[in-house]
Amino acid sequence: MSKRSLEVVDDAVVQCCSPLASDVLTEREAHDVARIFSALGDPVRLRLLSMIASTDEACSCHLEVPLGKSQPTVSHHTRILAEAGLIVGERRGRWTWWRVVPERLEIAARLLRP
Amino acid sequence: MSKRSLEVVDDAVVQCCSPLASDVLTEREAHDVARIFSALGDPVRLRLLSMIASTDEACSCHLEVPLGKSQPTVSHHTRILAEAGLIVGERRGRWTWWRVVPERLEIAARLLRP
DNA sequence: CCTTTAGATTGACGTTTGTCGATAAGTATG
DNA sequence: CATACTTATCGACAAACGTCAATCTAAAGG
Repeated sequence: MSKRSLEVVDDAVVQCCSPLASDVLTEREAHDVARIFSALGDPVRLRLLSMIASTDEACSCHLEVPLGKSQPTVSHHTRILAEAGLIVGERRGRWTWWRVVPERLEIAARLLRP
Repeated sequence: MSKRSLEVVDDAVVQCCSPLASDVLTEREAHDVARIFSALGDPVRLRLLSMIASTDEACSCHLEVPLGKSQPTVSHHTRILAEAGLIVGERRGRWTWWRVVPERLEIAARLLRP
């Protein structure tokens, strides 16, 4: 991968899509949005995301213990959330601080609710 | 399984949950909602769902060709959507008619958007 | 420099997932 | 009943996934 994994990998679906009932999703739209939903489709990642969302900004060091998962596992999940564009990480000193990307959640929400 | 697969298997999360940022999800909440999101986390199922949502009621026979998937595959995906409670199927004559369950989509949407 | 610390990456593992051909189960019609 | 038809289920297989121990990278502080 040419980009750092902390950055958002997928910028393609910036304003996607109309609500589910409005139009049948194209294969490409479905593929892109599915990456958001499948990132949300794991219990550990959902808790991770809600922890980050609840504190505005969270450092990885605060996530490991309450999740009860190993450090590599937490790193793996933050990576997947980041690649789906749902969170971004900023490195400050030794720590990486994560925050959610509301616009990205909104893409998913808009699909589900008219 | 004791129930017919057409019926909704999981009724546990009827009014779940507060938005992501409000509270950290419990393991149980996360587990339950993750099943909804992971059902949404596949491109074929998203297109399937949008086809059903766009026509109010769709029979399986209408889904196979536009999806470009085999009949067992379509059946597999409708089953997963049904088990997540996102669609319900009613057998009328030879055909099964599927329709979406908006309340179920709303559970997911409410988590993503305040 | 060297040590310490936070986090990413690698490699391995068992499990789950998506897919389809073949087959079974349920329903209408002759 | 026999046949045709629609959908569900089974079995198999490759690919993807979640997990962690071990290792590597990058930054801070002596």
